Amino acid sequence: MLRARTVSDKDSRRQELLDAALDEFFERGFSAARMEDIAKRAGLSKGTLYLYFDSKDALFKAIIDALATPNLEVISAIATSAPSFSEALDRVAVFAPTVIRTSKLPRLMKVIVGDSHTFPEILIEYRQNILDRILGLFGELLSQAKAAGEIEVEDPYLAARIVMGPMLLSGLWHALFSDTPGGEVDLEKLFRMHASAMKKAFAPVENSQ
Amino acid sequence: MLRARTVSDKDSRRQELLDAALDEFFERGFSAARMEDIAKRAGLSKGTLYLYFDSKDALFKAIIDALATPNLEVISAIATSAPSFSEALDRVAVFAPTVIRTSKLPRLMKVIVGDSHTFPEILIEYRQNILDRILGLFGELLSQAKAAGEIEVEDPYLAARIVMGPMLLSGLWHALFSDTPGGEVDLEKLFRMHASAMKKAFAPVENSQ
DNA sequence: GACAAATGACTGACTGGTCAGTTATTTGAT
DNA sequence: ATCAAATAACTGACCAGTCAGTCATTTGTC
Repeated sequence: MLRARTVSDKDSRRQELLDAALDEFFERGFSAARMEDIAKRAGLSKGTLYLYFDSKDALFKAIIDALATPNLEVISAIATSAPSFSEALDRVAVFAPTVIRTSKLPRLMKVIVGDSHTFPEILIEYRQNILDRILGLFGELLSQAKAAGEIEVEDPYLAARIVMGPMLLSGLWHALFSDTPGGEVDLEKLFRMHASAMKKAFAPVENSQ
Repeated sequence: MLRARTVSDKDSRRQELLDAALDEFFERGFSAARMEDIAKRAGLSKGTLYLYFDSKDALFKAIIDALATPNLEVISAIATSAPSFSEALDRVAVFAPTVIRTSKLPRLMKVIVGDSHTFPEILIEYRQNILDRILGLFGELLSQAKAAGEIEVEDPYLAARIVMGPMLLSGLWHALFSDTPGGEVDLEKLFRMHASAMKKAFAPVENSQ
């Protein structure tokens, strides 16, 4: 393999290794994934992999660090920039199918769900820094919409779980089944329906009987 | 260990081993789980475990067989016995928290998501026999409610994913986080909100402008 | 009902293979 | 020529699966 001399050479090599590792962890699980296979997938040898990452554990943690934060930013941007709950749902309907189909997020989700037990501390950290924050974002959105009289909802932060449930289901489903016959889902249609269903679900009652 | 002589002795021993195996697979993942630990957890030795199951693979498959079908029956019974979509949602609100908290289903879900890659054929079978059937059940329910004029929905079988999303999220969340601080969720409240949200989400529009 | 023989449930040391991590050596850019 | 980058052979820990042997329980005989 050609040598990585410059800093940016090394950065991209590191990135290739992270990509290869996510692929292997996704396909075989943390325990069963082999360091040599990860290196091979990136076109390198096992020894070289160890020049970039101290251990299998460190590699796993690096994947999460490299993916979680940037993805959180994107989701956060979509959610917080919307002027209303209704508008936020429309944006989700537009972005969610692409994110689910093209980003690494669904595969990362599967890996974390499946291999979390190996690193309980990562799991807790991940929940607090990523999941709680995303749920909090939507909860906040719902809370503001409630305050503005746009929607009616008992507990906005619990309602966030109702709104996000179908996204998680679709993401995991895609990661697990999208390449098996009968596993395809019309995500565009699903999220269009989702947006309209959620708008109605939390719409204020015009005049109760 | 006391010896299991009668057939029913052996049946319950087999069940103890299945329980122990689910615990270990859940806590450590399929690859990392050790046959000796599974046996120990059931108060037996590794050799005895192999008297009951031919291999680690066979043990994994036996767990799924033993849990998937009975659980499907229960869910099916709840869904099909309800006279209306609205009534079905109320029943879900009553049963879901208990199922999530006390059944093995959430832990089984986590194990299957996490270790499916080891047995791709099991994953496909599980999707077809369990997931597709449950989604189909709810889809059918929505479809009938639509025909009866109880609800308004574009595609009942896609809508089933919107209804089930929060259940899956709650189940997985419970399996992963219920024992960590800040991971508790008020499931009763959540599913009460879920029922009312879903009723409104698919309620027919009285008179459109 | 006592006791020996037969059964089969149970055990744990052992084997063969796998793989994370290390290191001595080679390669190639400057 | 130098030196960092890359390699591949190596080591030691680990574990699925095996099997020779143990011993609790049942069975049959007196």
